[in-house]
Amino acid sequence: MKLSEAKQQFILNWGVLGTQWGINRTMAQIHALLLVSTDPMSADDIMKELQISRGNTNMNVRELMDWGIVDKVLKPGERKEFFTAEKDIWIVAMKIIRERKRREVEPILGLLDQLKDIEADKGDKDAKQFIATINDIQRFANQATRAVDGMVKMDEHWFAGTLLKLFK
Amino acid sequence: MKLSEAKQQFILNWGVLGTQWGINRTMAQIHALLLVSTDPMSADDIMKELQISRGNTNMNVRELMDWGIVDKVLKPGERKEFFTAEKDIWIVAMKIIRERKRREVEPILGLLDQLKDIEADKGDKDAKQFIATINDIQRFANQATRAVDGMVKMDEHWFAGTLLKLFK
DNA sequence: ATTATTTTTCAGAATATTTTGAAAGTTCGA
DNA sequence: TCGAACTTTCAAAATATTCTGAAAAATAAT
Repeated sequence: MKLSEAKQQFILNWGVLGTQWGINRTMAQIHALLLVSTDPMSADDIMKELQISRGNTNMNVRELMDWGIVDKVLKPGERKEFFTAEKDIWIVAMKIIRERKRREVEPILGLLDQLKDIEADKGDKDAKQFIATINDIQRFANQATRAVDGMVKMDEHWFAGTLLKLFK
Repeated sequence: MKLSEAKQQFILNWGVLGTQWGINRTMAQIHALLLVSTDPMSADDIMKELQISRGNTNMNVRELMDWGIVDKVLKPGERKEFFTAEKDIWIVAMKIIRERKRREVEPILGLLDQLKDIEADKGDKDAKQFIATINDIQRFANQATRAVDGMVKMDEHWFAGTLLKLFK
């Protein structure tokens, strides 16, 4: 297989994976494209490569920057803006996980607290079960958070390993 | 807040959360409904509660059964089928994670292996970087898998704790 | 200040996903 | 074997999401 073909495949499949996890196809594809590109790319480069419109490119690049996994880069003497992706997959993953937690999980956890405040007799079996379920979800969320924090620590190991490679 | 209102809120918000993670709204809502219901529910019960069609109900209940987080229950003397959700959130979470891995992540990991097989000179910088990126993703996937397996072990702790509560 | 270049916005178009509902299929008791 | 009760299927409709492209806004060079 040729390199260009392999990159193409990677980008396409990364897009599908993104879709399945609630991330829009183009955003995932742009991310994949920048991940496998050695040099920063301009909006025009991205448009051409992925065959998408300027508006679409702009929106999704900005969204990727909001997630902190793509950065704007300026080249001396060039008017255009260029973009580059964070290449360390660990950092990418951690940023995505944390951002999703912040945006999507935390709001619902706040709500759950409110939902436990129910008008019901002490003996009400239904109410008890409901509260127990909510409690379990909250406990689970806490455990998962701790697990992720644990992974962030593993991050340092990884990073150390990556650094080592540079000196080989 | 009243119990019925709290359940309603829970179901609605669980549906939104599902959507954001690539799970369809109705599926998440049915799951939430069964999670907070003490007794098994029939298709008619679900239709009425969530105001959805029979076909929609049927499809999504079956999908939930495929995921292994909803079970069919038969009541003696009743023709209808009833459904009930796995109530232990840990088990639910583990089943979802494993299923998503199996369905969505593993296929792409298989592909990645193929993509590393590139025709290129040994010195080709672009090809090297591409392969390095793929390797990093694979390494990350392995680490994540191990982390999840670690969480499954925590599962036993949790389960022990839940059992304990029963004897209090 | 004017003009050329680039970025951003957003209404409407295109596409993708979900839902409905009625018909076909299944199951089971009489 | 028949028919009532229930479940499944799936084409078409409804809905939701994403994408386009041209106009407006911003930016920088002359």
